[in-house]
Amino acid sequence: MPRRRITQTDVAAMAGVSQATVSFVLNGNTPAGVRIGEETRQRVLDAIRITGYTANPVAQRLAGGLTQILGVFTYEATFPRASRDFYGPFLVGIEHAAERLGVDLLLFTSAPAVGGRRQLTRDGWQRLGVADGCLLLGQHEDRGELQHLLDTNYPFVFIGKRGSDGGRLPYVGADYVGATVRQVDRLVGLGHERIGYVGVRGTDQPTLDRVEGYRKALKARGLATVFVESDDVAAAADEIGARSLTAVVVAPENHPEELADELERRGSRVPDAVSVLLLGQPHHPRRGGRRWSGFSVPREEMGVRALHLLSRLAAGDGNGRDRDGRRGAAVPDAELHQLLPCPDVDGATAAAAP
Amino acid sequence: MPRRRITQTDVAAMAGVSQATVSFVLNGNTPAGVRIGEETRQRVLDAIRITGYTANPVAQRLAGGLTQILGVFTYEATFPRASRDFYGPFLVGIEHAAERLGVDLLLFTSAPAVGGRRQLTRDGWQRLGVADGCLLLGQHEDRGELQHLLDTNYPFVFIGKRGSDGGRLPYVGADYVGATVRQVDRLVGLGHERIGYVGVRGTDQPTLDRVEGYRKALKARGLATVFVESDDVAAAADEIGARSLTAVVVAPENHPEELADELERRGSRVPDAVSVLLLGQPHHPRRGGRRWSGFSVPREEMGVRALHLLSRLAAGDGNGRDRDGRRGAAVPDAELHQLLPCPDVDGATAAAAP
DNA sequence: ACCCGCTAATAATGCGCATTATCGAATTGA
DNA sequence: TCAATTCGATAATGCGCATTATTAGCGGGT
Repeated sequence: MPRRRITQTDVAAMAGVSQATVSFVLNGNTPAGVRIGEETRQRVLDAIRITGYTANPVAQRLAGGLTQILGVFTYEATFPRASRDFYGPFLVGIEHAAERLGVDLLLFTSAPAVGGRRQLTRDGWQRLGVADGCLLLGQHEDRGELQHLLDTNYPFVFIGKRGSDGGRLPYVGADYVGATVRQVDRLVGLGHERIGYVGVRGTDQPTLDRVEGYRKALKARGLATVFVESDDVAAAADEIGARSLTAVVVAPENHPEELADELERRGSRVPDAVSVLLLGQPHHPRRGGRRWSGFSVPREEMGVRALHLLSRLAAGDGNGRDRDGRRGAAVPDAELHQLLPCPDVDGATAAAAP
Repeated sequence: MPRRRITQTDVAAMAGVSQATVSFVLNGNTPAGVRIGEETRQRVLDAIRITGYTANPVAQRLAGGLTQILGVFTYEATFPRASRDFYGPFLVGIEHAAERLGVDLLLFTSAPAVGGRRQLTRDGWQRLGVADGCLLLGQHEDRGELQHLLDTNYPFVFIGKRGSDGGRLPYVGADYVGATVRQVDRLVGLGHERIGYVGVRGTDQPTLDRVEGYRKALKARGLATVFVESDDVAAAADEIGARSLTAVVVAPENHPEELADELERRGSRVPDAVSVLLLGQPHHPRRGGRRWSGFSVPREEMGVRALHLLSRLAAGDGNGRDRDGRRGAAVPDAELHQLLPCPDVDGATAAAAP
């Protein structure tokens, strides 16, 4: 038999004051012209102590505006092993930021997964309303959804750069272009002149950016681009030899570990004969695997920044006042799109040209 | 300009009906004597579609409904590497169950972590109210908190057996006692007679249960118990030799991998000279590490069961009706405490007595 | 004409709290 | 002495929804 919760009214009765008085005492506030005598204040505090009263958060939110909940939507199940390796670092950052912001995280697990991919269906949308705003992780190209997001003016932030509708979608991404340029420059600095790009050409943003960076850097140096596009590692290794490349850059999803193995099997030591720079972290770090040179994507930091941005966007929402009664100020456009630098990693797979 | 949320009243205005009507249409209910004509119903549904209305869950909750949100509280940060290995499997199960139940998960990241441990402070409690119920992971012995949980009659379920206040706290745990008994029996079946228990004596429930199982099994067989309690692995290995044990059981937190290494360094091959059974999964599975014999804790399954249990408890809460307008039936006491069996694992660390 | 029964909907209320407007009494100023 | 000010607190309202009580309209039966 559900015992009724103690309410402010109960406390008020016990202290012989009105509910409003209790509310004032609790919040410490005495907005404009309201004053509570010290003696009364103590009576109320005593009553609170005795009854063990705790405020009903739901009512608080309803009266106040924001829920102090931020949503996280992932397009795949979040926790299974494979996803965990990928989402993990982002979530670390997100969780950390959430803690500092004093915000709870809502995972939209109710969205039905169709063929392993979550759908943001109409029903899914409904649920978003709980949170003051929502973070979106993963690739998704459903135009309808994006449009709906913009239309409803619901605060959200993508993790990962958005190219197509760029101007309108707030995101926190990584600067793949710049980082890739730097990798090529490193190689040139080491004396390399025949530098290839290994990997299947995808249309996902990171790949586009890596290719762009590669192109840009080589052009600036007046060198020729060489794309090794075979999705078969052995064939790729062959091609590298045939084209007498002395260095390649390769994205993590293109099996760099196996590629290096194949190269060495053909007598091309890494990095002595061929330098290999990795454009991002290894996807499945092997114990005893190579120490890759290249750059790393600051996933954790991205999580942090994304949640902070979202928090600011959300603060301007609802009837929302923040904790201190201030409305959130508008977020400057410049902050709506953040590209974080990817730090270089010095490993053991880059060396001077032979 | 803060986007005001669309409310039922807005929808009602657009459809030319009353707020109440919208509510009825939404819930499908037509409680006792209220009827909505088909044509009106359509108008309302259209208005909902056009406005993109989504119910404010906070208001729903305040009015007595359920939010279809279940909370997850972990006593440590959830995602950092170390925790992830531990919490991961539970979360996989929880997420899976959430998806099937059509429920969202709320992570209480707002609870301030003090010294790496989350506190469920007064402020933390407030937040719980948003969720229909809450799952609790990790050890916590704060009596005050537990009492508060019970007092407020808030639905919750522990993951991991609760011994002390057992009768009153709903939990889903693993049958460490039974599983440990089986391990000893396996060893006895292999001809072992001097079987030790390696590990520091903690007061945490799993340890208590493992010790109990160990005691019980040896007693039933009429064999003597030998506790190797040194928290130094080398010392433990020495002691195993000195006591001429032919087999030991060891909990994962007691560095089994290092222990085995130490044993072999002393010339005692595992399992030829000494069998070692692991009472649970390795905490930090090493690549190329041993294939342990012993048992495994069904963490994923525990997550699933816990969320299902919680869901049922929560359904009986508030003024709560579930989606179909039925009240949750009372949950039988027998289901309030679930102990799942831990399947045996056949690895390469157990052999016949020398 | 009148009451009955039925349909289709609305008005009104409360959930627990924050907040605004309001009020009575005590004190001050001239 | 009477208006003005300050102090101390309360009444009232709204947040968005679920739910209960109530009303309005209308055809049929006697």
